[in-house]
Amino acid sequence: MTATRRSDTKSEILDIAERYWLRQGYNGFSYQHIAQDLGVKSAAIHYHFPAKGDLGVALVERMRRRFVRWAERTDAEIVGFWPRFDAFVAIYEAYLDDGKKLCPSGILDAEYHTIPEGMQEAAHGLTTAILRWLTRALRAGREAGEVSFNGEPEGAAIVVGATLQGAVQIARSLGRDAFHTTVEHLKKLLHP
Amino acid sequence: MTATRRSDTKSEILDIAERYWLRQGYNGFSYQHIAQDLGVKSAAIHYHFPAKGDLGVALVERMRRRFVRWAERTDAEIVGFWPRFDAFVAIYEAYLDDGKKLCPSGILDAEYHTIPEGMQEAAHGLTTAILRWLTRALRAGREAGEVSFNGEPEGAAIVVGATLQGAVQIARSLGRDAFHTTVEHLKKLLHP
DNA sequence: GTCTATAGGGAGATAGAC
DNA sequence: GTCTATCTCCCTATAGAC
Repeated sequence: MTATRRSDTKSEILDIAERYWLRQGYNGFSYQHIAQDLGVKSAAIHYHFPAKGDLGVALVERMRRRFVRWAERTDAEIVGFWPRFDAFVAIYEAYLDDGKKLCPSGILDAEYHTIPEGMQEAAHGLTTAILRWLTRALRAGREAGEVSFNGEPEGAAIVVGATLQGAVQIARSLGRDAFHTTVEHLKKLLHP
Repeated sequence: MTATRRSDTKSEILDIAERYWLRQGYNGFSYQHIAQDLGVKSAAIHYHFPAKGDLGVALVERMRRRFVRWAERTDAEIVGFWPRFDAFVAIYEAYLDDGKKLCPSGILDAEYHTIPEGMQEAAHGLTTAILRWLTRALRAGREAGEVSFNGEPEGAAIVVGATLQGAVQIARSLGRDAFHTTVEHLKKLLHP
């Protein structure tokens, strides 16, 4: 019985932890929450992740890898700036609809001064990966005449990233509509 | 000696708590942190704010009152959309430069699911006050031909609010420049 | 890989003296 | 208004049995 599960207990822990993390923040859950959901004792979690910081770093790194894979697949399969933009927005929409989660960057930035150093570094890596993809997408989109903005694509990328990060947060108290309103207006601002 | 301080101990507590709050979040400080900075015992804080939730609500309400006063003063003293916009941005800039604080809305939204109910309601009030002012400023600015956007001013207001909220967060890991880049690009997007 | 047991600390909060 | 003392609970983490 245990054997069936043993091999991927580690990723099960990550799955459960990720749920709590994106909803309540890194400081908003404990090993006991995870252990209870998993049906084991909290001490058992320490076998897989000795310190909570190890779990935190693993969560962020997994997010980064997941995003990089998403970006590769999107670039390969989806053509045109606006379809790609919509696919990107859909990531945030999924967070919002799945229990009012936040995007990982938003959580990480908000708790920045209280998380372990390793997590801060991993957070930087995640943010950078996201902004790099956005920059590439915006640059290609402008060259194709699909999108309009002044200045460097790097700057426009931060605007898009910051706006979506803020929008998914504001939607927590103002509701889903606030998110969609923000996205619609952002799109209008970027249209040529 | 105590008499000199006694009358405004309550606001001293709020001042100290606010510093911790905007830097580390509501769950990132305790009565002991405040008590130590104030030179008293943590039990003494409970006299002024029986439960931590009372302190939390007081922090948010004070922020809202402060913003409303700021808005009245700004509307009376500063003329024109862009000067008002810059004054608004300066609020966030001050957060960033004063120890990489976040804007209160950003903290409140991020910790939304872990803060007391009273704080959630107060958070809603604060966000609403900010968006109402932005909406008024944007509407008047468009009527005067100073700013350009499509659709309702309410929607553009959320975009501006969300972008600044996100920008001040991203600046925690990417640095001050990321904030200013975002603001510059946002301004370009809104220029007629 | 999971268990029990437990250490050690910090949290929020209360009672009652001064 | 501030103190000491104390309670209770939960947290992270470790040691060692199974």
